[in-house]
Amino acid sequence: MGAATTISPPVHTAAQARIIDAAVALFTEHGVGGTSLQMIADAIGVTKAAVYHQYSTKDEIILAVAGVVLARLETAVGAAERERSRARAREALLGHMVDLAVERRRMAGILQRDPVMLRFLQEHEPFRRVMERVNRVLMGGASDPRARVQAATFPSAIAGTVVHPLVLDLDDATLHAQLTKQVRKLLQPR
Amino acid sequence: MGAATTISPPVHTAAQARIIDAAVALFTEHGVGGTSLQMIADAIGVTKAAVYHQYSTKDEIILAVAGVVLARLETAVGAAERERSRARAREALLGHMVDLAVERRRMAGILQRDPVMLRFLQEHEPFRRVMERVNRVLMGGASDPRARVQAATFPSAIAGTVVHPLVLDLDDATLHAQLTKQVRKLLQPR
DNA sequence: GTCTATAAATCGATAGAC
DNA sequence: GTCTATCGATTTATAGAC
Repeated sequence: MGAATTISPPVHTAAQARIIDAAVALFTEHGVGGTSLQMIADAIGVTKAAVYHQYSTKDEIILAVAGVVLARLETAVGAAERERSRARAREALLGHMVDLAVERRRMAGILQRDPVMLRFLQEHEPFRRVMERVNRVLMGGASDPRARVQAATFPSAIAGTVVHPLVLDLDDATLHAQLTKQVRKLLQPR
Repeated sequence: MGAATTISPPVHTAAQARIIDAAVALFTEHGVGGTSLQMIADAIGVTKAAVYHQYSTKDEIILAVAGVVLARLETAVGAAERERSRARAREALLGHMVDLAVERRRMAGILQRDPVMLRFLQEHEPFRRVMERVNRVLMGGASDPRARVQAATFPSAIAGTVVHPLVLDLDDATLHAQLTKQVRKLLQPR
């Protein structure tokens, strides 16, 4: 009943999973716009035609990469919306976002920072709807400049930090603990 | 005496300024890796060859775009380093970074988030040195995980926020005031 | 699922006229 | 400073064999 996943379900064959893994690594290094299907094929060790057999356009690959994280984000925002108060909802969502970003650092960096990916997601309705729900929860019921800037700061800080050179050699547990502390500071009334 | 600018000075002809402006807009929309010289030429209304007459490679255009902001960032970090204490130095630098990011939102977004630009700057020694100085000031004399994550959070939050869809229609003064408040929260000991 | 081969367009970059 | 014209390499994408 209800709450069906509107984001492409992360169900992949072995060949598709290899393509997605290679794409994430290349997107991180060269950006989505600077990554060709030839580069992906070379990274896996197959030809372009083999890649096209799995995903018939480059957009489908971008979609598949985004779907991995965004399906989980949709679940997280759904759970947050069911919390008893707006304050609890925001805290719960931020906790899930930190979990997700630390666990999949490179993907989080791509989804929140790559210009091509951002543009792609903005034009894709299911993704846009999820982001609107995320923003609504993060704004905590308000929509004034203060709430907007605050809501914008959370994902920016989270996604930017997990891929920052200064935290590259930190293990997940340490990064998670310290990042959580920083995000909590942003939650304070002043 | 000393403190000569090591970053390309922002001295441009009118033709060069047009190219840089068009490049910034296109880099924001399609990413550095997804922007071709043809696109830049079309945006200005000239041919590719005319663009090549100003900048003989695409890398020089990227460098010119980066130089505009980074020359000012170098000045800012130099001034911060002359403050009386590490705490004051950090506050001063963050103030300048917020100024710069709000004033040139799109450029800040590109410099801190575009994968190709980040990679390009990392391989460019003068820029890398400036970023090392910035990181040193932001870490405030420490180098433990707590200081690293904190230092990584500042630029991530600033650059990500100024280009976030939620703050697009906020005027500079409002954004500056609210962003300053958020950044101050991150500075708190807990 | 993977291959070879190819098409049509675009890429960064250069030469030379005006 | 801008143009036309062009180079060779690379791009997305398809056809068809195995």
